[in-house]
Amino acid sequence: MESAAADTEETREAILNAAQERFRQVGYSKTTMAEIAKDCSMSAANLYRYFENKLDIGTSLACQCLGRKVDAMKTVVARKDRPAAERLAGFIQAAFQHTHEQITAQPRIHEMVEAVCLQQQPMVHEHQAAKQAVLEELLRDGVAAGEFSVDDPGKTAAAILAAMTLFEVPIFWHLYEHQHLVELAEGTTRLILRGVLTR
Amino acid sequence: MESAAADTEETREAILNAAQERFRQVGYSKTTMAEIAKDCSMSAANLYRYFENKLDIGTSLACQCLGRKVDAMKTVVARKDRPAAERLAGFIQAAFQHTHEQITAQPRIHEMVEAVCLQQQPMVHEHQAAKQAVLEELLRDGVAAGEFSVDDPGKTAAAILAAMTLFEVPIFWHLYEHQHLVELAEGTTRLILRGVLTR
DNA sequence: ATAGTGAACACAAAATTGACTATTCAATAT
DNA sequence: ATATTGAATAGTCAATTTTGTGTTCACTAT
Repeated sequence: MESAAADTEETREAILNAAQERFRQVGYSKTTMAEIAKDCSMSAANLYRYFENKLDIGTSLACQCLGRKVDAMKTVVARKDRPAAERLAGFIQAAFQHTHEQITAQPRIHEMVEAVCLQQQPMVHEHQAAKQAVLEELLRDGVAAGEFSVDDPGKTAAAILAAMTLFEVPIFWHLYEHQHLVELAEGTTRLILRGVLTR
Repeated sequence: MESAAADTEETREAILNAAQERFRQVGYSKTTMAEIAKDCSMSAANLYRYFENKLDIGTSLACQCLGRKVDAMKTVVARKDRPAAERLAGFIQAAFQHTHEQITAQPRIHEMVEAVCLQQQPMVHEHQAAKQAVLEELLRDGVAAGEFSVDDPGKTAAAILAAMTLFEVPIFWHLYEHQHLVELAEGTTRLILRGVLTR
């Protein structure tokens, strides 16, 4: 019957919520399946009726997290009343800011996403492809509007994402001061814009 | 007297050569000071008359290594008979290729450089600054020749180096296929060139 | 049939131990 | 004086055991 399926979905949600709360507070690796189960008033064994394993729970949460990042970027790109150049700058800015907020406001969650990414390369590639698709659409918009001149939007989108690496990989956030990163991001944005704008 | 100082320098060289050979064959961490000393027919204790510690030996070698990389880039930039655009493309290509050869031909040495870099941030920043200076000079050349139009060569050089991160940090060399990286590098080079060329 | 459990198992993390190695220093040789 | 050493020290690394945790499964309840 329907309600059973709905219950299943509710239970999954409950598990994800409990897990997220634990992960936020003490981190992914130090949270046990028994703890998550207890928060849901069930046994650890029963979790495996809803998720394949612990990594599967982490992956679900990490996907949500990365999804929100792409959504933030999509929102910027979707403002079709704005010039494409402004939206491209916003796209880069959104990526930069999301990473920054993630690292400062939710370090444990960020750590979890990192851990999951290491073990779920396909998910990383999917996320990268999702960003690339959003960016590609923006580039085509810009070309259609005569703002941009770009031969191959796909390759160009990939190149732009590659150039943004420094601002998305956390190693460098601890290596450089934040102000320095902000300036680097501005400079990179200018460079990229000049690279795609019609001359 | 003079010869003493010369001997000191020679001894230092001998130690560095012995260390480099060991590091190349078995890696930095698995090479002992005793082994290096034995290769130089001296005791381990005596090494400390020529180097502060093991890391100091590694740092000297890593500096040489990074220096050669900058030299390769300088060589490309120095061909003043060539157009600046060509030299800029060559600059990026040289960085990419040097990293690739380092990883494939001298993995142990590369591993050593990595290890030293983690513990010698100042050295990393110096190396980064050296590359930036070379690039900055090239940009000024290009501006003087009317090929490039760049407001702030310093910031632009920093931005270009930031955009090249993906090709200089080894994490990604194992994450993506080599062919994919080559294509990304080409795309990024095009983007950067379009970003600095006079329009 | 579906949701759930406790106990067993296998694997991985943590703690312990022991061996090894970097580094120092007083003593020696040149 | 300067270069060198052997022996002592302190700290790191690797192998070991122990503990804890993820996962499975036969079984129970609804």
